[in-house]
Amino acid sequence: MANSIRDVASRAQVAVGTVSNFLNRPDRVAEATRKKIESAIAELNFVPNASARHLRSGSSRTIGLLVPDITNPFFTEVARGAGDTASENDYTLLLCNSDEDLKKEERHLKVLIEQRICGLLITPSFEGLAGVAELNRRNIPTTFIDRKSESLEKSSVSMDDFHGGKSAIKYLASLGHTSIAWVNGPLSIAQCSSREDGVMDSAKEEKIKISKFQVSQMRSQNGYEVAQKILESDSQITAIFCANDLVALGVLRALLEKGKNIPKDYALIGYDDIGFSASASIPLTSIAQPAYKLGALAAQMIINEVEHGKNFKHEQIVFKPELVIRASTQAAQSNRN
Amino acid sequence: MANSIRDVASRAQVAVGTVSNFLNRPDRVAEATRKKIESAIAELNFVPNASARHLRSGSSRTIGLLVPDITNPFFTEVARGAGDTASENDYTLLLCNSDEDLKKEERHLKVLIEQRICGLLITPSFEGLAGVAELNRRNIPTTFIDRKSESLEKSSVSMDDFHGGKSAIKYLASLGHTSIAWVNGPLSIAQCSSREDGVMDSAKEEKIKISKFQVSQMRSQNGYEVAQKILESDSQITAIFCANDLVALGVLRALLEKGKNIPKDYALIGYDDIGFSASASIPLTSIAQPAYKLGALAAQMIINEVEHGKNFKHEQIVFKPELVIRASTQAAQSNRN
DNA sequence: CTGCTCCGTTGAACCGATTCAGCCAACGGT
DNA sequence: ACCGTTGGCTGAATCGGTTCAACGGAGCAG
Repeated sequence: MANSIRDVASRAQVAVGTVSNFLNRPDRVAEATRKKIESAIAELNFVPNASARHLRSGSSRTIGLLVPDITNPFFTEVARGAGDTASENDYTLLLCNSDEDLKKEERHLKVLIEQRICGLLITPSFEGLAGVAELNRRNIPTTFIDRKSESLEKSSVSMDDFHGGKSAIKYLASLGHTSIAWVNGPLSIAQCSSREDGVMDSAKEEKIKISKFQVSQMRSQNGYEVAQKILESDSQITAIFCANDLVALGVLRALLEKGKNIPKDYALIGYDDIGFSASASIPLTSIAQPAYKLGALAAQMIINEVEHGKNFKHEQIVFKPELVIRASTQAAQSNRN
Repeated sequence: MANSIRDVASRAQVAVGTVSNFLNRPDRVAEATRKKIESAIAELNFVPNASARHLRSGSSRTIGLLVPDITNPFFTEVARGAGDTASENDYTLLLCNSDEDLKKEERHLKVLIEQRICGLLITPSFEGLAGVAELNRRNIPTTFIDRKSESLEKSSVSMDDFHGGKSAIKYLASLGHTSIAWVNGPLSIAQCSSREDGVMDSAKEEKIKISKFQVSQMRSQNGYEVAQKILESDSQITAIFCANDLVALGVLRALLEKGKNIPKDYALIGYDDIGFSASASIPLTSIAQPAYKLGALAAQMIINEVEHGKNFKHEQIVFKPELVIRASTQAAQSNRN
């Protein structure tokens, strides 16, 4: 049932080393031999054992991907990208979800080390993870996703959040909006604080008044709740920019319930451009992040690093997010009360 | 750097077999020895090599999960459930996404066999997959998810789609709706055809008139497009039931654009109860599927099967979906034109 | 005919765990 | 004092691949 390379060798009347060559460097084995081995493999239904292969060769051809929230569409896209690229290069992707839980994150890192992954892709939820330090000590190449690496020792693939925040405000300004609500998540999240920097920078340039609002979690429900506060505040506000689409969708729902018209009464912009934004009741203008590309590129980079070893040059790649304009934004109404 | 059990053994002044016992059956090693080994492991930063372990022991403690669409919230929940259960039992979950692509599916199955997974969880996108037959031949326990196994040789964890379809119509009937649009996906998908059977069965019992509509793919855009046809058809229709939430959200958007009031003009029900349904502009009544539980239970079952071997009794578990009532449904308006 | 490459092939050693028969000491019963 | 049992430990064999030094034969030059 479980056939080994030795069974194949004896059936094909060749040495085990030859079968191994057939598997890994087919060009080195003669045509006739190749055929014999091929049919032996087919007859025995032989599939090589990855564990044995990894054990001896030292390299596992497995890369780990550790994400903080697999239910977030952004990360499933990242995972798809990374998985496809891994597959194409004959690597196996081990996808782990930490649910933003420190314990789970550390446990997954331990498992990944046991599996002797040859590279790690990670969007860390916590600073200075012990597990990451461990990976470091073991010289396992690590690439950060959606989080810029400060050290030049590591690659990273991230987004220019400053630019994203800035371009949303710039766009609203170009539509004539001069007083804008900015709904942000916790500033402890690097992305949130960078986006805010971009927002404020642009506001200064364009002479826009920004009213800041905060949600504790970036979920739809929190957006729904914050909308009330926006309505009660400065009546000059004609546009709302939210730090992610989920929050924006919550705001949208609340405003529609109050009988407000989007985009007439309020222009609304989200961030991430998750699939649902396009098919919301009012399709949402959003800042799109190329999640699939992010994952695919990160995987490609780690594979390069694994295969080229020492003389690999680490890169910090930063994608520019893109404004996607849909129905939730239009020019400011001058004739509002 | 890469320490082996032998390094640990020599540093702790014990035999390799003892270290192995420490790792796997700590109760069999004496207190004093245990301490010596513990500190040796800590000093050397030793982490066992999973490949070597699997190779010798024969069992990989890895279970594969193959899903057709990782971007579908239903499957990410399944994956979360399965992943958590696997972790808790010290198994590793290898999550693969086939994107409903036959080639990818077969390739992933090949990789899973190479990894010598001890069990497979799968929602097959295709009938009679060659890869699954292969798994079969190799006696690798397989559990179907969201798809009932016809054979008693396999376990499965699925949903009672007939009941789901039936209960939605029953509920609408109880609200006084007598003419209902039923928007289904391709009947070639087992779930769709079972739901339709449930719908028709209930319609007969309750003397409801069902108008059937079809979408080629169960995505939001398709729902958006089909809405127009519904409006143009039988004007007696007061309720719409869609075969999944994405389609329902598309219908919702289209109807709102046409100035219709939901639930006044049309009651609307979806299926799956994905997270976004609760936070849609009009929160959607839906048929909820306990995806997380499905995944968790499936993982538990396969682990039981792996650990209890031959004398394991296969089960076909069928969950009852649950109606979740939200704002998109209300009693039929008798005073409609 | 000899010497030299080159190509294809051989098979033993090895990767790092687990397994298991066998060993030793201590203890208890008679 | 003797034997049996038991708990704890030992270390060689093993899992199924890869690696690599060595080998044989074909082809070619001198």
